[in-house]
Amino acid sequence: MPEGHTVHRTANEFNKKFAGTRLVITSPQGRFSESARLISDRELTRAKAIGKQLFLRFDNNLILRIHLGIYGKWTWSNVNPDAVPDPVGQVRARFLNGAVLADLRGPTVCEVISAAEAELVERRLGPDPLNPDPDFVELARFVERVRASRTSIGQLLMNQEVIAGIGNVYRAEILFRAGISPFTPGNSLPTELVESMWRDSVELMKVGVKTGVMITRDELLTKKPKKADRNFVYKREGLPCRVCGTNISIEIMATRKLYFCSKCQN
DNA sequence: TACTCATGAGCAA
DNA sequence: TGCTCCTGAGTAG
Repeated sequence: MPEGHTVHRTANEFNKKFAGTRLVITSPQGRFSESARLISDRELTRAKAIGKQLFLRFDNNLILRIHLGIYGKWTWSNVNPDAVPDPVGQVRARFLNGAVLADLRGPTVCEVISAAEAELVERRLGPDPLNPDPDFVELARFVERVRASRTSIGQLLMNQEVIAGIGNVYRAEILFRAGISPFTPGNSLPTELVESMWRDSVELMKVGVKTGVMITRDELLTKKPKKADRNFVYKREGLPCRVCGTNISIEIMATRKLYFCSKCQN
């Protein structure tokens, strides 16, 4: 479930289980074999997430950049080091350290790059609600970018240069919670409203990191809701709005499905 | 078994 | 805007 919260969870897992150790990295599928040799048996110094991108830094100063795209998925398991199970399906990259095994399937990006190249990628990314922001610098960057654009807020929230880590689910839910129509141009939104959207995304994504699922209904935050109950509008087209009862709308915005309540969000 | 869909994004035109 | 890439789950028949 690759929106930003998933990637931060993965970075935490890597730091907890693998950082400071040497990993055996292979590519059972073969497509990553050559690059894997550059970092296999090197010490992983640190894992870092920015938005939907994961950066794994090794002690030879090379960085493995991973982006899951829509399909990418991690599988973690504990194994017997003397009898490591065969990979199931298309495993692009496999990370093994003693008894801990992580398999990566279907990423859009899985490449070894230099520190300078990683820096370039990082510089392109917008502020990430999940990165610490004690001085509100990130918040200010977000507000500035939204308020400088005539593009609809629905599209801006999907732009990783505007805000890094938001995907189609959080986009729909953040706009619903803010009562904002997705079609509103960024530059016509009051500053306070943009600020509160940022703060809301910080809170929602923290829940995502903690629980591993995207729960956006406050009354369910401490529970373990079923998938169908977790959200206000995402994938609920044609069903009554949980607040006003109006049927939830769906439209295609820049090739992606957009869910919203035409009455609550205007 | 075949087809559709998905939480993403780069690129050409 | 449309095409392309990546993989697997769910569903129709």
